[in-house]
This record gives sequence, structure tokens and C-alpha cells, in this order.
Amino acid sequence: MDTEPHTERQDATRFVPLFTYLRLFKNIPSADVDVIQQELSYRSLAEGDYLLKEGSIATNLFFICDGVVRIVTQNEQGRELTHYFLKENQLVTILDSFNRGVPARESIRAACPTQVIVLPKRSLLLLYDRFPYLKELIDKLTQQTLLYKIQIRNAYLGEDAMTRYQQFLIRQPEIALRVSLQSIASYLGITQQSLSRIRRNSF
Amino acid sequence: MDTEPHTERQDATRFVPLFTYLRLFKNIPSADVDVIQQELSYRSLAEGDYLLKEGSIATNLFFICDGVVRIVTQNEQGRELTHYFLKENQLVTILDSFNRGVPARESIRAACPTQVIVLPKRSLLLLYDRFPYLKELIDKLTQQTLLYKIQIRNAYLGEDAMTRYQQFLIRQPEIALRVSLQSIASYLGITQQSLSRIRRNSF
DNA sequence: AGTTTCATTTACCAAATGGTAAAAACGGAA
DNA sequence: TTCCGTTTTTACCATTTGGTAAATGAAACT
Repeated sequence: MDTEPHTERQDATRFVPLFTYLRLFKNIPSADVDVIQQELSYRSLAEGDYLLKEGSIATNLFFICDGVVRIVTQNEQGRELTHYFLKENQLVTILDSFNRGVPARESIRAACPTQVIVLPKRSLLLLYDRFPYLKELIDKLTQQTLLYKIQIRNAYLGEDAMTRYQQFLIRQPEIALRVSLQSIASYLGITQQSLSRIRRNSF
Repeated sequence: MDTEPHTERQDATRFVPLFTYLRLFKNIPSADVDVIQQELSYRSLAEGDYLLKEGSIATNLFFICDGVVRIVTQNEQGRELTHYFLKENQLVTILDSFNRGVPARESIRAACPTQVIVLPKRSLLLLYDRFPYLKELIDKLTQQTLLYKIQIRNAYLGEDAMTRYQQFLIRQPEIALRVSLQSIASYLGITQQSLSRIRRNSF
């Protein structure tokens, strides 16, 4: 239930996973890494902590070093719905809020203990100016994430609850093992009671 | 049931809607328009015609001048599921197939009589070289479309069938009026019988 | 160990949805 | 117009899912 940024900057080795990941797609000179690192910070989250709250404006892009986050909203009845799970080595923000500066209609919450690197929008804009390839890279990765979100949702279309759960176990087993059952139920569009029943009848 | 490209090139006025649309976001010099037009063609589709079939490779980007298309797949039981509806003034392709040259896992089908402008990938790559702003513009519009798809799907999450239908009527009324009920049912994840029942009880 | 708190499972019943099949409505072609 | 093929509606019943509430289980704290 914590929104305060327990930001830490001291230890540069913490930023390694980000550059390791980015270098899968594009070589980044060490000199550039040094500059980019100056702009980064690090946050540790407990399950339930918020990275961003619905209604506020996304001013950061996050890179998940370890853990799982959920993109969530409250529906009219006050029930929390999980739109997506994202895990380590993925970039996360609420894109339309980040791009256009409008209030986010979704929140970002840790689904288990999670560590993230924080890339402030302000810093990114400076870095984009200095390293144009960085914008291109981040745009490409952002598009990949959007495509991934769509694909994974489409896989559940038209399937009944039990099939959706089995698909989930196959497609995202690492997540299934780490997050609460009510998160999974709200992600699959069923109640926790139904999920429990399904698990009993699956074995 | 027609996949053959009834392509027509003759009448340049047919391409006007594309440029009118693009110019909402970025001014395009008339001289450039002349060059770009050389690469375009035009196709008319009847309801049910395919723009792209699952398993083949997306080599074109389409701009919908008029009408509605559905992004669809067959599930294991052979039932056709509608992932998305897209209407006039939207760009359509199967993005991961188009980008990476892999077989598409979805088909694109006209949901009513539809006219599209065809932008071949080969031509686009040439044009991107000559007009770098064009790549930037198309990338931006592509991202917008992805975001739109995600947002509209999220709105249905966790809602029951009747609420999903009412949301659909509110959010996409122009589409509701033009496409078959079985398309809508498969889009909302219900049977046509259920949709019929819901309509009776709505009025 | 005992207590508290929270997550998960179970049970029961009501409501929603699916499946099959038949009837009705619609649209196009002769 | 009539006929034909397709789409939509209806009806019936079986199955799935939701809602409420209580029981169980697991983890954290004293």
C-alpha cells in the first residue's frame, strides 16, 4: 500500500540487467551507458505496492529487474481487474498517460516482491536528444510489448474458464507460480471461487 | 470468399482519403503525395472477402476508406472468433507478420462492403528511405491503433455478456449497425443465441 | 503455543450461458 | 411474386458460473 518512491541510486551494478537486455537488440557503447546510468534510479516493491495509481500521470518508464507487476483497474462495483501481468526484462508504463500527459486509467501494482529501474520521462527526452538510436530502440520494444499484450489476450478469446486457466499455466507458468490466486482469477475474468473449483477438477 | 486482388490504380481521387487522414497528423507536401500515389492501389471487397488469410505472410498495409474489417481466427472447434473490428480511416495489417515476415496467425476479412487502399511493404520501404517522416508517422499511427485495440478490449474485462453488448453499442455504434450479429457475438465472446436473448431483454 | 489476519477452498443455490434444434424473418435471384 | 439460402430469433434443457457465507489453511506477530 506504499506509493512513496524509496529511490536508490548508489549501486551501479543494479542497472546491469537493463543494459544486458537492451544489448540483445542494439549494441550500446560503454561511454553511452555511463551517461544513461546517471539518469536512472532503483526501487524495491513489496506485493501490493503501487508503481502508479489510476488518475495520476505516468512520468516514468520502468524496467522490471525481478518480480511481476499487474496492470489493474477498479470496475464500477469496486472489484479490481487485472489487465496484464508483466515480469522481469519488460518495460512498463501506462503508455497513453506517459505519451500524452493525461491521467492514467490504470494502476501498476507489484504482484509479488519486485525490483525495478526507474527511467524518468524527463531524462528519457534528454537522452533521446543525445542518443537518437535510444528512442528508436525503446519505441521498438514498446511496440513489441503492445503486440505481446494483444496476442496473449486474444488467446483467451472465446475459451471457457477452465481452458483459459490451462492456457495461462502453459503460456505464463513463471507468473502462475508467483502471484496470488485472486490476481489470476481477476486476470482470467472469473471469481476466485470458480478458479478454486477449476483447480480441483484439473489435476 | 474471395482472395484475389481486384486491384485498381486508375483514379487518383480514390487515394484522397488516405492523405486527408495523414495530414491530420503531419503536413505532407503535394510533391511527395504525387510520388507516394504511384505506389498505391485500391481494392473493393464484399462482405466475407479476405484481405489476408491466416498462415500467409502480410506483405501489405491497408488503409480503410470505407467499411469495416474483422481480425479473426478459427479456434480448435472451428468456430470463427472476431478479435477486432476496424473501420474507415484506420490502418490495418497483421503487424508481427508484416514486420517479421512470419505467417500470420489471424485473417483479415471484410465485415461489410469495404474499400481499401493497398500500401505494399516493398513500396513502403522505398518511401521510408525517401521520406523519413513517413516512417515516423506510420509508426506513430500503428502504435495508436495497438493502444486502441488494447483499450477497447480492456473495457470488456470482467463484465457480463449484457454489459459487454451495451458497452459495444456505446463505444462502436457505427460498427454495430453495419456488421452481422454473428460477428458481434463472436467479438463479445458469446453465442449468437445469447446475443439474441440479450437484445430481446435490452430494448 | 496461541492469536490474529489474510488467502484459499468448499458448499449451497440462483442466475447466466451454451448446445441442439426448429421456427421465423430477411434478402437476393429467377 | 415465389423460391431458396442465409441470418436471426425462440424454446428447451444441461452445464457453467456467480454470489453469499462459512470452513479451512497458512503465515506473521506476541
